[in-house]
Amino acid sequence: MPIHIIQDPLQDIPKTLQNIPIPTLTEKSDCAGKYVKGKVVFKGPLVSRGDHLNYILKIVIQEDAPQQSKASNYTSINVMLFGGLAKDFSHHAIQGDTVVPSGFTVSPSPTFKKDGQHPCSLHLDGDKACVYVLQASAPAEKKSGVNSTPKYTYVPLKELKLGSVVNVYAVVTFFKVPYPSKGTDYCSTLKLADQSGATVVCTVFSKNQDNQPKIFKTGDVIRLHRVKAYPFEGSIALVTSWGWSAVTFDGTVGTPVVPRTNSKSFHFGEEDRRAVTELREWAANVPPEGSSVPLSAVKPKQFFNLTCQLLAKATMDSTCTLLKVWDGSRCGYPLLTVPVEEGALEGGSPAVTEGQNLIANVLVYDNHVEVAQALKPGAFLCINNLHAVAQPGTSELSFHLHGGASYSRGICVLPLHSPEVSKLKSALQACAEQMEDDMNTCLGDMSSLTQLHATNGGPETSSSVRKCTHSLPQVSLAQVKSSPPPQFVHVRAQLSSYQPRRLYQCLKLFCSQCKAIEDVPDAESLRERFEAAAKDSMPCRVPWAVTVATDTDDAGRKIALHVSSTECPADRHSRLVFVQGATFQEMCRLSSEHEYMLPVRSSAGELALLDSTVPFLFRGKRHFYGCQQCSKGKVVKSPAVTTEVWNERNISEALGVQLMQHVAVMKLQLDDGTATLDTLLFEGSEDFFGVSADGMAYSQEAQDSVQQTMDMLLPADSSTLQRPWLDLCLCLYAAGENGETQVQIVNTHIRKHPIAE
DNA sequence: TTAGGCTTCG
Repeated sequence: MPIHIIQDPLQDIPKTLQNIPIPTLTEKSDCAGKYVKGKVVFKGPLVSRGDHLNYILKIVIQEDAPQQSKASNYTSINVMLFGGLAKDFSHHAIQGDTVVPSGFTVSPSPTFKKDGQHPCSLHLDGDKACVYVLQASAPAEKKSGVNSTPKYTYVPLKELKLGSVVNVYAVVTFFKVPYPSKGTDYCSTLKLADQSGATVVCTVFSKNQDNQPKIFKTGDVIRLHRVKAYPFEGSIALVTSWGWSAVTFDGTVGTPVVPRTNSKSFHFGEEDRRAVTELREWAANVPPEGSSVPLSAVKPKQFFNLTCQLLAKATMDSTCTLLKVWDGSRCGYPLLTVPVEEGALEGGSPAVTEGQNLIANVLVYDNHVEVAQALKPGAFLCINNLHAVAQPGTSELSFHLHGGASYSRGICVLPLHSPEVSKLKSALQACAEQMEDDMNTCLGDMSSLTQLHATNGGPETSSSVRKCTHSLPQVSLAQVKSSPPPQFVHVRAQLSSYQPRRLYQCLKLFCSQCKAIEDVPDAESLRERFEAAAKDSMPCRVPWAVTVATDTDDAGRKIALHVSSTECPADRHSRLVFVQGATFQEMCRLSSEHEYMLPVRSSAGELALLDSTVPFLFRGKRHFYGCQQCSKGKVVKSPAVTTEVWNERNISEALGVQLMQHVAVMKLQLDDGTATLDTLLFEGSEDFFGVSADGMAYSQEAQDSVQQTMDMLLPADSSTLQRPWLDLCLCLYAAGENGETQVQIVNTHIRKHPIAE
C-alpha cells in the first residue's frame, strides 16, 4: 500500500529516509532515500485518463517553515500523483493534512511561470513512490480529558442492517420539499448516496416545518442521527426515529464547512469536517445524477442513460426510428429482436453478437426521430432517459426513447475525444476480442464440417469459399464503407487491383511477439552485410565445440567451423555448426539439410551472433531471422537444445533468439459495382492462397501457385466481365492512432480450379 | 401514523 496513515512522523517514518527541504530541491537533486514534508494546501480532483486504473491527482504542499532561510522562498511545490497512488491518496488525505512523499522524481514545473510556485514539481509514480499521511485533527478534542461530546459512529449506506437505528453521513441526490402529511407531521423524502456506492431513500417526519433538514439543493451533504433502517419493496429504506436530528452542509468542494441546523445543541468536530470534506470530494468525482448504466446492469421498467456506439439504424415509420447499439456489455435479460424490412438497415452488426445479448434495439419516437435519422453508424452516443420495456409474457427487453423532453430525454453525439468515448472504446475492443476468441475456438471445431459442406455444395459461381462459421447476410461494399468497426462482414466482389505486383515483394518477416514487420533483405544487401564478418580471423575456441579451420578462395583467409558437441537425439547427423569468418555466399554453399549453420564473430574470446539484419541460422536453402527488438544477448553460450527433435524454433529458443516468421502481405482493391474498397491480405493470406508463407519464400512451385491465383483473379487486360466473383469474409477493425477503419480479408480460400469450370 | 421521489401511445 503506497499510502501510509501515520500518527507520529518522528516514529512512523522509516529512519532510513532523510528529509530534504522543499526550497533546496532542484532538478539535479538526488532524491533516492529522501522525503519532503508539507501541508496539503491544495488538492485537485482525481482525474481519470480513460481506463479505471489510470488516475492523476495534483496537490500542492507547503513546508511549515523554511529550514534554510537563505536557500529560496519556494516553500510550496506542485506534486503529481499517478495511478493507484493517486486514487488512494484522494481517498485518504484532504486539504490540511500533513504529508510526507518519498520515492519521487523531480522535474521542471510546467506551471512555474503561471503559478509562481517552486520551479520544480514532484512526480510520484511506480513501486518506489509512497506517501505518509498525518491526518489533520483537532488536537484539543483528542487531548482534552473532558469527554463532553459523545463519539458517534456512522454506518456506510451499503452496510445498513434491517431494524437498526443508525447514524449516517451522505450526499443528498434528490429531495422533496417538506409538506404536511396526512397524519400529524410534516414529511419530506430524500434520496441519499455515499462512498459505499449504495443509494437509499429516507423519509423524514417532523412536528413542524422548521425542524425539517435544511436542504437547499441536491449535492448538499447531510448528517442524520438516529434513523431507522427498515425493509421496503425489497430494499432498505430509512425513516427518522425517536430523537433523530439532522445537520446539513453545502456540498461544494472548497467552501467553508458550515453546519445548518435548528438544533440548539449539536456535536460538531474535526471528524465531521473530515467527513463532509471527503463526501464533497467523492461526490465531485462521481458522475452526476443520471450517469450512465451499462446494458449489463439494466433492469426492466428502468429509465436510464446509455453510453453506446451506434451500429446500424433503420426507419420503421414516420414516427419511429430503430437504432441498433451496443456498449460492450451483455444485458442480463434477453434482448428483443425487432424485425426490419430487407434493405432498410443502414450499417451492420457483427454476426457473432447474435443471441449474445450484446445489441440493444432502441426505438426512437416523435421529436427524437429527426436527430436519430441524422446519426451515422459508428457514432458514439449518450441516449438519455431511455426506458427499458419488458415484453408482456416474456422477459425480453426492448428500449424506448419516448416522445417529450422531460428528464433531459434525448440523444447526444459524444465528441470523439471525450473520456466517456475512450472508456467505451476500450470496452468495445475488449468485447470484440472476446468474440473473436470465441469464434476462433468455434472455427477450430467446425472447420472440418465447413470444408465438407463447401465441396459438396450446390451450384457454385464463386471462385472462393468462406471458411468461417458466421451466418451473415451479404452486404454491398458501399454498406461496408459506412459500417463501424469492429465487426465481420460478408461480401461478394471482384478484384480490381492489387499491390505489390511483384509477388516476392509481398513477403515480409513478422515477429509474433512485438508484431514488427520487416522487409526480407535481398541477396545483394546480405552479401554486403556479411563482408565485415568475413574479415573476422580472431582465433576463438569455446569449450563446448570442436573447432576446425577450412581454407577459402582468398589466399590466407580461413573459415573457422565450431561444431557443437551437442547431438540431436532423433538424428545423429544433425549438428549445430557455428561459422566464423564466412561470406554470405560461403554460408549458402556450406549450408546443408543436415547441419544447422550459424554465422558468428568473435567477441572478447567468445562467439557472438551477427546482428539481426542477417539470418542467424541457415539450413539448406532456408534462412531464419531473429527479431532485433525481442532477441536476448548475442553471445553464444553452450547451446542447450534439449528437445528430442531439432528445428529452427527449438534452436532459436535455446539461443535466446526470437524467431521471425515469413508472412505474405498484400493490398487488394475490391469492387462490387456499389463501391471500391481497399483491403489488406495479411493474417488470412495462407488460407487465401492455400500456400504457406514459408512455401512462398522457398518453393518455386508455391510461388507459381500464388502467381496463378492472382492471374486467375485479375487476368491481364481483363474486363470486369472476365473477372471471377469472390465470396469474402472481411474483418473491420480500428487501426492506428486515429482509429481509422482497416479491412482485412480473412477466413477466405480461393479455389484454383473453380467448380463452375 | 404520516410516505414510500419522478417521466410513458409505441
